[in-house]
Amino acid sequence: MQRRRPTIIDVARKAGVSKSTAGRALSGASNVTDEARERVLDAARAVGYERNDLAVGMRSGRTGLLGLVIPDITNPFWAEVARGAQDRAAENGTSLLVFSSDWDHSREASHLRALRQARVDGAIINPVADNFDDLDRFGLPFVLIGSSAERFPATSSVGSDIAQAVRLGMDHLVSKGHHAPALILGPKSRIARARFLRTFHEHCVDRDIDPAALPMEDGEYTVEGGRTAMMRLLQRDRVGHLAVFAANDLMALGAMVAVREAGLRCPEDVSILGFDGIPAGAFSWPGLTTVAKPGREIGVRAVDCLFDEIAGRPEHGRVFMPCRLIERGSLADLSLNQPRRAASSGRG
Amino acid sequence: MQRRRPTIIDVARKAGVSKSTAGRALSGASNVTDEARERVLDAARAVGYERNDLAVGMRSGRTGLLGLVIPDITNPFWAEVARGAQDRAAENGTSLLVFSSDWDHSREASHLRALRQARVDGAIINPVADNFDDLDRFGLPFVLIGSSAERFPATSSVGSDIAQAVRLGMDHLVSKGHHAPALILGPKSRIARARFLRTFHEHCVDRDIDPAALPMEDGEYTVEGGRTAMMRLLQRDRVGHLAVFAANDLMALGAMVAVREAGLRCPEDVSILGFDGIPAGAFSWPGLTTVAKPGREIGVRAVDCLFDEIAGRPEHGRVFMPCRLIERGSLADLSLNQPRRAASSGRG
DNA sequence: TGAACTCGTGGGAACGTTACCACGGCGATT
DNA sequence: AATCGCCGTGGTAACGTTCCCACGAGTTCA
Repeated sequence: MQRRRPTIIDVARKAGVSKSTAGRALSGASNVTDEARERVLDAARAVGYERNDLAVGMRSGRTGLLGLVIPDITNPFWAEVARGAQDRAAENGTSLLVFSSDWDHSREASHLRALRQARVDGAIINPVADNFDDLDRFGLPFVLIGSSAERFPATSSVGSDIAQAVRLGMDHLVSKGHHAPALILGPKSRIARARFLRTFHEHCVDRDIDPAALPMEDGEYTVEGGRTAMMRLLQRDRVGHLAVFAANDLMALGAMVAVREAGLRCPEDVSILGFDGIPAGAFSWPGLTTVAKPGREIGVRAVDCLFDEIAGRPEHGRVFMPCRLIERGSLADLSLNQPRRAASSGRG
Repeated sequence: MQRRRPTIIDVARKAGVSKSTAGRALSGASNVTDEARERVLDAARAVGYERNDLAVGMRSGRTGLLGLVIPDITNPFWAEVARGAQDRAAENGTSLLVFSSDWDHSREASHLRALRQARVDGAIINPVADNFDDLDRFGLPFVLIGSSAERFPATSSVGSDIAQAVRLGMDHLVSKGHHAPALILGPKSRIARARFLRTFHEHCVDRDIDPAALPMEDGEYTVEGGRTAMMRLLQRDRVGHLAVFAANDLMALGAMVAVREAGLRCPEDVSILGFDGIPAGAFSWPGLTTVAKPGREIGVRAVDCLFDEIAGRPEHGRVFMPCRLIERGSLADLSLNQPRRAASSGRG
């Protein structure tokens, strides 16, 4: 029942031209008579012709396929990125092969292999770790996304402006009277962690805060990771109000759960600042104050950069997208209750 | 600099066999000597051979590509589905082309065309509307996901068991003393809406409730849609406690926002029951009580069904996955405060 | 007026793989 | 001992497109 799909040869025959001419007409090349082009287009419509991307890719080397390798499509931030990339790719007639690496090295490697075998035109990658061997051997054009840019200065990358983001967060914390925030960070193996931490330290120094004295806990970049990290934080000795800067919103929300479970209240007893700007932060109670990355826009720009990279155009280099602070209710305003300098006397 | 990628011919030459034998060895066919196979595999490793999926697809008709068309990868429920599908596909050495239709007809059509041109082996589709012309003409194996199964009895489909889900929700509402819940539904054009509504009516009849008397509002399947629907609901006359069954969690969370904005409290003044089971529901305050669909599992099963469909195996038919109730804090327990029958005297 | 050049067209090769067929060698059957 | 069938192998065609080259007609320039 399933009839053979019409090929360019069927179109050419129907239009009464050679397949070369048909091909030129269909691909929009210039050197074709208007009359011939019209005949070919009509014929194509009549027989229901649809180009075979495989054959095109085979012959021309361009598949119209892009790869996207992110940690987890289930993480709302990465879903935003994927959506942006998807839409921009679609505008240019290309499709996206989406993979989740789960921050797993071997999984990432196998995804990259799959992309190579599919002969994608290029890929957008958030690399798992600082070991770039796999990327070096990738052999296709690619653009990095996320905080890994600096480790790979030779390729272009798109990420959020971490320095600016941390400054936003710190300014906000300080303006609310939190001069010695604790940190909840991702696992030690992640590049993003080092990036965040270093920037944080720089900002501490600028403000005469000793970063070594600040409490700090690790966890997976998940709700559960944030919850357990916060539990450990709460078990430490502390004086007065505790403020926490979490490296990602899911962890921040997990921290909020831990606070509630400990019988404490946010923001009365504990203040929490997140990082990502995922929608869920708007529904927590209190609403999560956070530094929002422009996820969707990062995806869009990454695709643009990738097209440049593929075309061999002078590379965009590293693009850092500005973040913005979304103020909701998870930070207490200590500056109202206390004399201006008092807050810095307590440990946290 | 970029050396030509090694082909099967390079491997054959290096192994000292014909490309036919090399091909058989690499594709794991049986009729090859162990010795020859080993030589070929060694040679392949030595030259760094990686199969060209395009050429395979071209010749064999199998591309190892599957399509996934969902409304929005940014919706956490659909992200779960995508993740499940992705993982299952990867287990079988196939990759996923992911598209978001935004419930837009023309966008869906163009995605389907892209899938055809990419010569995917098959697709998993959550169709936009009840007009199946595009699907009829799709021309490739596909599996439906979501509530659209019944309109397309001839193809296999995977969805949640709406009947069971609505029963779970209704039982829970009634057990808490809410005998006349209001509804927040999706747009009239969506199939899912009709499906939900009809099942709901059946359950009302079973419980001697007149569904026509229940308040009902529409909105997009988004936070904002739920928020405005709830605002309209709150503007209506009502007596006593208001209970709302929302057709999706995002709408339920939006409704919760509207309640707060109206100066009311959930669950003290308004009870809200959601539907989907997205993670964000765990962080709202109060936590969202909801009927959770097995999103990930739906994705997994859809891929399994699709493989069956592609292989022409006796089709699975329609698979309905059971849902489960997640009780958090968004429903008031009226059964404690009031005489058993009193609740049904009020309108809502 | 003849050479050079442009333009639209057509024919064939090429991309890398698998499907198909034919062949030779070997063991089993008649 | 001749035949049949099986197994491993190699050669060739085919998938559908684009690229490259050659050709003829028309145009321009010396």
